Amino acid sequence: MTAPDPTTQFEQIHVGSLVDEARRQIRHHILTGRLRPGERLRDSVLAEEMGVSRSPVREALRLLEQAGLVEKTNNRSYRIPAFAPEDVHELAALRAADEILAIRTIVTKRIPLDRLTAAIEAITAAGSDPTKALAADAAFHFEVVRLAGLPRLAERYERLIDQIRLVLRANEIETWHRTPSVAAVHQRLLDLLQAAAEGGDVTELVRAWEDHVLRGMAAPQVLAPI
Amino acid sequence: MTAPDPTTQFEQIHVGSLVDEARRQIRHHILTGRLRPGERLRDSVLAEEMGVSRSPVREALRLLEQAGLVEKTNNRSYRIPAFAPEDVHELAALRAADEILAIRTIVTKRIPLDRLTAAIEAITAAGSDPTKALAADAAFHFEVVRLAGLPRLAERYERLIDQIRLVLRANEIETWHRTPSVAAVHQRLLDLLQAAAEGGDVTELVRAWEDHVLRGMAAPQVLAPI
DNA sequence: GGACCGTGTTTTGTCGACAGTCGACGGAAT
DNA sequence: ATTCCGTCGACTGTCGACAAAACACGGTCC
Repeated sequence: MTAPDPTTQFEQIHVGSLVDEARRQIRHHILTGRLRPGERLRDSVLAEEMGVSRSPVREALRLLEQAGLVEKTNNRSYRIPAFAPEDVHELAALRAADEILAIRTIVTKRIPLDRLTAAIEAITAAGSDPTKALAADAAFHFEVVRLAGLPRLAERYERLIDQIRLVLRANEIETWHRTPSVAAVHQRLLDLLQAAAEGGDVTELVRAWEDHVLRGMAAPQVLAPI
Repeated sequence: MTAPDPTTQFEQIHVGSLVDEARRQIRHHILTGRLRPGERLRDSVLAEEMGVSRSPVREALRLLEQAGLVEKTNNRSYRIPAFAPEDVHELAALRAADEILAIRTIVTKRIPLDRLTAAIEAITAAGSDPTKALAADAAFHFEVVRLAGLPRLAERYERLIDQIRLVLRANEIETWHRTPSVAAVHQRLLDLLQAAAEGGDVTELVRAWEDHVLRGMAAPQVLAPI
């Protein structure tokens, strides 16, 4: 979290291929909304804009296709996908399944929960700033998944979160607005998790957690896709 | 399923890129064991062997990396990954999570189960041929996942199965050998699923299903990785 | 004798160019 | 006037070549 002082310590030299860099940039523009659903992505345009050849851009697009952030229309060009309401429900269900696997693993393996209290403090510190609060909220959930120590789970969860961010942005859904106190809600989840880890009721924990995830993504005002 | 008569009706011309074809071939060789864990994959060699340029092979390898069938070692060449025992457990847990989400969705949406009875008949027809029985077994589980009607779930489940096939083959694990009757076991799962769909106990179904998946992949003789 | 540096070779990353394919526009025939 | 066909432009898929990075080996210095 804390960056090392460049004057006394050398920074890690960023060694990344142009493919990684292109993917990072395209992903960023998709998730921040500069590229909107339905929009076409021409590799020649992207390549010229980034000042590189088409090859790395093509490979980056293929990776993003696997990640679900772009889709290929009838063997032709790439597009930002448009989402239907049932897609939102599916993504919510997948997210809930992954997080529940994470918490069950945490309970079974008796993994210490210190990092989660820190994550909740970050939520509290975010206050009422919606952007910060959303980031801290997501960080808490991601920390739970990472804590389980299952690398493949963390990987696919990350991809899932990307898709969810895209679908929420595409439909201009502002979740977490209706929740009274984000910190309190997550503190309760953490309490349940801790109780379960100490021999408490796992079933209750799972039900509360699933309810939290599904409710948080149950958006009444989901817009119809383009 | 039934192919159209070529004499009266034209077939669909197979339109596939060289990337798809290369990925298909490499994946096939990995899953059938011609390429073994730890082995290096040089794109120039593969390209020459398939008679194409390096570009499509490179993109195919990148896709397979995302799928978890190959891995890249310190910015250098690709290799078939070697698996540790905990990897097997993780893959089993992920598979169980996905299948449980599928059956819960099936129960909730009241999806008809006709295709599953057909899948069980296929298992019965396979008899004692281990290869056929394993294929029919996998087909049953995959049919369950597809039946849930969640395309992203089916997609990631397919990737998961690929990894599991690789890890089982790498460790030369022959599961399903110890089970007395594959057909009977799955018939019981289907009965529980049907009972749950008609208002029965979902908890019992979930527990039995998870037990089946985890037990089927609990291999006592998991070999240490290379 | 051991560790370090320099060189050579192999392999990968990137580029520019060519060819094939798809969609759109315009013209001709009924 | 409408429909069909032919042509054109644009984009994508693939290729061969070049440049750069990484490993392996041998030599040298301490």
